[in-house]
Amino acid sequence: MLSQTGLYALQALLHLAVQGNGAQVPAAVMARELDVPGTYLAKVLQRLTREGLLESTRGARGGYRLAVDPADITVARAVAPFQELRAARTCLMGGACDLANPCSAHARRAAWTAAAHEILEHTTVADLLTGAPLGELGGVATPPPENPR
Amino acid sequence: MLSQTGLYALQALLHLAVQGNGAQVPAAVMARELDVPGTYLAKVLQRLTREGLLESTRGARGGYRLAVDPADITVARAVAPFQELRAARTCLMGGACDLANPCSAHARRAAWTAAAHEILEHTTVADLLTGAPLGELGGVATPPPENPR
DNA sequence: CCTTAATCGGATATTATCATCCGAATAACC
DNA sequence: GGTTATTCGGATGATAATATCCGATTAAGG
Repeated sequence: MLSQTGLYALQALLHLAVQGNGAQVPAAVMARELDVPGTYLAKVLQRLTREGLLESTRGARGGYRLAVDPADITVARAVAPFQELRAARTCLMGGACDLANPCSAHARRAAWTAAAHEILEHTTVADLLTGAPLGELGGVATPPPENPR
Repeated sequence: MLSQTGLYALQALLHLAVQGNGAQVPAAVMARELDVPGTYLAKVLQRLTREGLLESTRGARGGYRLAVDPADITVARAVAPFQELRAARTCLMGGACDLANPCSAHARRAAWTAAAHEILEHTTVADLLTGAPLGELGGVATPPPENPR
């Protein structure tokens, strides 16, 4: 769902948010702590800055800090500069399929779409930090013990 | 979630399954009906054949047909030759995170993982054809009116 | 000043994905 | 047996995603 680059962006924002209070962190330090390629992360951070999500100071003692309240940064907004978030447009059945005339795979796909939408559009960086409960979505009954490290 | 190539594979299998009864279809015909690049689909079909999911006959009147019961082909199995289906391994928080010590983003991620797992591992080509109801997952309450064409 | 620690921006390399081309083999049909 | 329709396999090309490199700029600290 998230591209590698989009994931980097999200992790960087979370990393800044978790230390709270306008903390300023150099790209190299962040790269080390997140264990991601440093030169590449630098590019991602630059882009987030142009996007207005981060602010930067150059020179010694410089670094990046959040420019926006974590509660206002949805996952979608965080990764948007780096990937298309197009809702799947091709029907699995390869034919015509809409709400009025759903294909037989429609219900299954919709369940996935709903979960994805919940994370992308309704989950903010602040939510991820605090572990806020899911929205009004109702939620999936006790998810199987997967293990996202 | 599905790569373009994986989607082609799934569509091809569905297309064969829907006509039922060991129907045999040339690659070119399938490409036209599914509206996908013909020369590329040919490669996908060849690979599915090596994988044992399809059987082929050469020459005039040849084509591809299913080699396995649609009820035995999960989505995961259909697309596995074409993409890694690694469960997300990186914690969003970039740190340590397991069931005993879940990060604050864990619950949200798990909901998505569950939906994806339901489709990939528990949904078969036959299920997609018949529109069989979701498994014991419980399901997400009335999904938002998305429109996967 | 000079050194050091950073971001910034452009160019380039690497890799994976998606796609096309072509010649060879194979089978049906006349 | 020749023609035609088809799969097969390898080589090649195109594009996007991922990653690295380098020189320029900027600011802090002695």
